[in-house]
Formats: sequence, structure tokens, C-alpha cells
Amino acid sequence: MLQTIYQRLMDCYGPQHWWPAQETFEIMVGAILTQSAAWQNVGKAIANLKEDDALSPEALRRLDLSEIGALIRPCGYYNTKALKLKSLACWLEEHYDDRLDELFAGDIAQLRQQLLSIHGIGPETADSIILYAADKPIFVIDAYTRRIVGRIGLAPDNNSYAAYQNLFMEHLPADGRLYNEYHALLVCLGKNVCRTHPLCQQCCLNSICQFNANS
DNA sequence: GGCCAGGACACCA
DNA sequence: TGGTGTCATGGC
Repeated sequence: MLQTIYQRLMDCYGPQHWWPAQETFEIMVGAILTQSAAWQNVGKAIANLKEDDALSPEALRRLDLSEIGALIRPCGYYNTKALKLKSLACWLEEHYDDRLDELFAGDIAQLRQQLLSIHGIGPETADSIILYAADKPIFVIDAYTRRIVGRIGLAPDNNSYAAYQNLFMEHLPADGRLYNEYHALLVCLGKNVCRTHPLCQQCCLNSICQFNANS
């Protein structure tokens, strides 16, 4: 079923080419800034950081929280996110002297545990960093994914993040490129047609959507 | 004017 | 352990 869904999404939307950034640290910053925010606004915040030459761990450590907050204001929650970026920058220096290649050299479980120990990095943000920045195979679960999985009747009994993640990782090969595209396609679907039930009629998954089947 | 957007954390029962 | 409030701007 999960393979079928992937194929339908790929046929409908095509490759999404995520993450919309090249630099590893920029991906990490973007993963934090996109928390409960539209990517369009995250892009403005990242552009501000670049323009101010502030998109590096050392620059973020140098700036005051208020200065970081002013730069990332467009993506919302700027005070809390400024603290999160500062925490990340300080942690990187303390543990890895800003050497991201060394951070990403460990296995996935160890890397995930380390990322989760940083203030402001929860399961989804950690997994986004592992998948998109470290290029290691782990499936990212977000609100769109939960909503769509529920809509097609595959929601696990346990509503936890881990349960949703296991659903995908136990039924798909451990392939980072597949996880990358799959997550991006689910977000694409969620943004386009799955926000409200009536729009399911336009969805490429409509024939397997529980809402349509029951209505 | 209201709703939502690629969450995480602190607090409480 | 699970539920709830808080953080906040910008686009539609």
C-alpha cells in the first residue's frame, strides 16, 4: 500500500527536489525555522540571515538574541527560534568545534540522540536534519503525514511519532532518496488538496481515501 | 477577521 | 504519560 501511494504521488506531482538549500548548516537552520511556519516565510528569514552574513554557527554565537530575532522575524516565533538557533550554534562549538562532518559521521541512532539533546530540536526537526543534511535514511513524520495516513485508514493504534515512523520504515527499504521524496510528496499533497475533506475528490489518492469510501 | 503554516517546550493533573 | 497553553508573523 505504501509503495502504491508513493507511486501515485510521484505520478501526480513528480520529484520535489527537497531540501530547498545546499549548505548543510543552512538546512539545519531551515529545519528549526520551519517549525510551525510556512516555508515562504522561512525563506525570507534565511535571506535576511544571509544578507547580514549571519548564516554560520560563529555568527549566530556572536549576535545577540534580539539581533537574531530581528533577522528571522518573518517566520514567526522569532524570540523562541532565536534562542533555538543560538543553542544549536553553541552546542556545535562545544561538542564538535563546528565540524558538521564529524557530527554526521556517527550512526543514525547516536546522531538522533545528540540532536534531540539540543534545545529546540524535537523528533521531526532532528529527523529532517538527519535525512536532508546528513543524508541518512530516516523517515520524517509531520502533521501532513499524520493527516494523510489517517485519511487512508493506516493510522497506527499508538498515535506516537515513533509509531508513524515505524509504519513507513518497516514497510519501505532504508533508502534516503526514497524517504526524501516521499516526505516531500506528502507535504505537497497536504498543501494542495488534503486540508479539507471535500477536496479529497481532487486528490490523487481519492480511490483509497477513507473519507470518500465512507461518504 | 479568522484560519493555517513542513513544532517544541513548559507546565500540570 | 498525556493534554493544554504559549510562542507570532504573513498569506489567503
